[in-house]
Amino acid sequence: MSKKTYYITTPIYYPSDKLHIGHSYTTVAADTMARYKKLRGYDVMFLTGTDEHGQKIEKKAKENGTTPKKYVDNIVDWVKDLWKVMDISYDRFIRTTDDNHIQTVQKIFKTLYEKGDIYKSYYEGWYCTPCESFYTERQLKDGKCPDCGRPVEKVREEAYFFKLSKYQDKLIEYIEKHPDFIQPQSRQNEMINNFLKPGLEDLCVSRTSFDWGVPVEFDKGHIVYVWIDALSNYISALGFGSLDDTEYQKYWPADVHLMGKEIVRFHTIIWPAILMALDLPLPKQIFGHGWLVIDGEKMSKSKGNVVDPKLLVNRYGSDAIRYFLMREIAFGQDGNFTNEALIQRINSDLANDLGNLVSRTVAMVIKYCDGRLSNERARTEFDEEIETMAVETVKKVEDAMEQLFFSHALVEIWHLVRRTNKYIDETTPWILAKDSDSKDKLMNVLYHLVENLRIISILIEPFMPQTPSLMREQLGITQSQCLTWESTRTWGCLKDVIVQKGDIIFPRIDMEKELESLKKTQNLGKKQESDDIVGEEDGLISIDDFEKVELKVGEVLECNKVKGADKLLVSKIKIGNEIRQIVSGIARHYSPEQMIGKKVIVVTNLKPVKLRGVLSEGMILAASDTHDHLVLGTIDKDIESGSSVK
RNA sequence: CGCGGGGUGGAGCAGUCUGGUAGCUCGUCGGGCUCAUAACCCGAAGGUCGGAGGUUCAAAUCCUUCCCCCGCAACCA
Repeated sequence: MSKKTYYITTPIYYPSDKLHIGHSYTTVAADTMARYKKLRGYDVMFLTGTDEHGQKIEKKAKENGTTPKKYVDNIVDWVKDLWKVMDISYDRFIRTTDDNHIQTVQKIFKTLYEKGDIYKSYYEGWYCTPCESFYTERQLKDGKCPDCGRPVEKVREEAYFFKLSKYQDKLIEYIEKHPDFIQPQSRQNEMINNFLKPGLEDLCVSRTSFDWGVPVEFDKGHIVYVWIDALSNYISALGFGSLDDTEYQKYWPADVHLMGKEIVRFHTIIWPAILMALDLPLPKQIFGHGWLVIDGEKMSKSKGNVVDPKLLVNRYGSDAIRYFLMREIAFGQDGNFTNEALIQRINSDLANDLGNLVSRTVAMVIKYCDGRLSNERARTEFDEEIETMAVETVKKVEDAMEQLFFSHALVEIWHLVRRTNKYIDETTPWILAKDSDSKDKLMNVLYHLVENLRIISILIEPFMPQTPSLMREQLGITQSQCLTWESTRTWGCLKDVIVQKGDIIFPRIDMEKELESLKKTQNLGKKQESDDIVGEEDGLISIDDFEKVELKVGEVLECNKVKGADKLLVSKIKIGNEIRQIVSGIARHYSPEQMIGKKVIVVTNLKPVKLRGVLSEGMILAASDTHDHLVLGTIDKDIESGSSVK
C-alpha cells in the first residue's frame, strides 16, 4: 500500500532583495505542517522557491552593474542559506529560471493559445519614462507616476490576453460549492464580493517592454508575464508537461497553497482559472494567513522597519524564532511582532516552563537516584490526571494541526508542560527522597516527568526541529519506538532511562539589556504608550511648573514625510551629542527639504509617543494663528545644538 | 455609502461560524515550595466583551445602526 501524499507550497518569493521575517513566517508555517505530516507518516512534498523574472529585477541588476541571472543567483544563495539556518525542510526549491520550468510555462502558454483562451490584442497603460515603469490607470497617483510624481504618457502595446472573464461564473460556483477552498472564511467573502461579483476583466499575460522572462515560444519579442510564469511553478516543479510527470501524477492537486493574504486573490481567481482552462484539478485549499505587523505598523522597506530573520536566528536560535512565530500569532490574522514579545515568549514559555522543567527533572534524577530510574514504581494519587492529560493533548494537537491552527496546538502543548511542572509541586519528590520507604513512589514520580517530557518532545518536533533531541539526550530517551508520533498515544512507552546533565536548553534573556542591544542593531524604536496628558485649571503655572519643561536647541539633520499622514513630518534632530526622532504636524507649512539644517527649539523631556505609528521623542516648537499660518519657533543667532532654552 | 480586517480586565490575544457560568499568556498584589534557569506551584484584585437599539427564556456570540483604528484597491509573507 502506498503512503498517503501531502503536497504543500509556499509562494515563490521575489528575490529583488533579501527576504524578511514575513517571508520566514510563511515558510516556517509551511515547514511546520510539512514536518507534522511527515511525522504522521505521509509522503510529503514541500515546495518553495523564487520567482525571478520581471522588470524590477532587470532594473535592479542594471543598477548593480550585473546581469539579472547573476543578481538573482546571489540572492537565491542567500535565501537558501536563510532556509538552512531556519531548519526549513523543503523537498524542492524551484526557480523560475530553471529550464524545465521555462519549458513548462511555454507549453502551458501555447496550449492556452491553441485552445483559444489566450488571444492577441492591445494593452493600454501609462508609462513613466524616467522610471521605465508601466502603470495601470488605478495605480497612478493624481494622474502621475506613483513612484516619482512626474507625468506619465499613455502607451499601447501588442500583448496577449487570457480569457479570465470566461471563468468568472465557474469560479463563483466552485468556491461556493467548496467552502473549504479558501481559508480563512473571511478571505472567501472578500474574493467573491470584491472581485468575482463585480466582474473579471481579461488578463494581460505578456509584455514586450522588458526581456527578462520566459519568451513566448511562437512570438518572439513577447515575454510571458508573471501570472502564468509564477503561478505555474506549482505544477512545473512536479514535472508537469515534461517527459517525466510521475510526481505531478502523484502529488497534484496540492493539499494546500500557503501564502500571505495579499496574494490570495491571484491564487483563488487567476490560478484556478488557468487550471480550469487547462482542464486540470484545482488545489484543495488556499490558505491566506495574516501579516506580521512591526510595533503596530506594516512592515515595509520604505518605513525601514523590516526585520531581518537571520539576525534573530543568530541571536536566539531558529527554534525560538520558529516557536514565537507559530505561537504568538493566530494563524490567519495579523499579529504583532515586537522584540519585547519575542523575548517574553522565550523567557516564560521556553526558558521558565519547558527548559526549566527539563533541568529540574534531570537534576532530581541525578540527585535522588544517581541518574538512573529503577522499574520499582509505586503509583501516587496524582498520576492518573497527568497521564490522561498527556494523551488527550495529543488529540487536541492533531485537531488544531488539521485546521492549521498552529498557535492552538502550541497552547495545548504548553498546558501540558505547565501541568507537568505542577505535578512536581503536588508530589514533592524532595520529600519522598528523604524517606527510603517512599523510594518506589519517588521513582514513579520521576518516571512520570520523563515520560511526559518524552511526549512533549514529540509534539513539539514539527515546530522546533532542534529542541527535541537536546531534551532526549539529557533525559536518556533513546528507544526509537518511543519517538514516533504513534508512541504518544500510549502513556508509558519508555523503559530504561539514564539521564545526563547537559547545557541549559533555553537560557533566560535579560530583557532590558537585550532590548538595548537589539535596538542598536535593529534600529527599531521601542514600543511606547501614548498617554494623553490631562490639562486643567486656570491657565496660570508656577515657575516650578515651567522648570519641568526642558527646552533645547536642536539641529534638523534629516526630515521626511510620514507615510499615510498629510500633516506630519518626521525629523532626525541633533541635540548636543544625541540624535532624536521627532514627529511634528507641520507638513502643510514646511517641506522636508526646508527643514533640513534648521535650528529649532525642542521640548526634550516629553514622554515619547507614537504618532501614526511613528515614534516621536519630543516636540518642535512652532507658532500658529487662527488663519492656518504656522511658523517655527527658532533662535535669533546661531548657537550650538544642545544649548538649553529658558 | 469601494472592499476587507479589528475594537474583550493594565498589556497582548483566544472565544463569535454551531447563543447558555468571560478564557489564556504576561504584568500587579498576597502566599507556598526549595528539585530547578531569582525559576516552579497556589490564591486574589481587575472586564457593563467600542456605543446605541433589536431578536431570544438566554447575546461577546444573531440582526440593525453609529463611532474609532488598520490594511487593500492588479504581484513587497
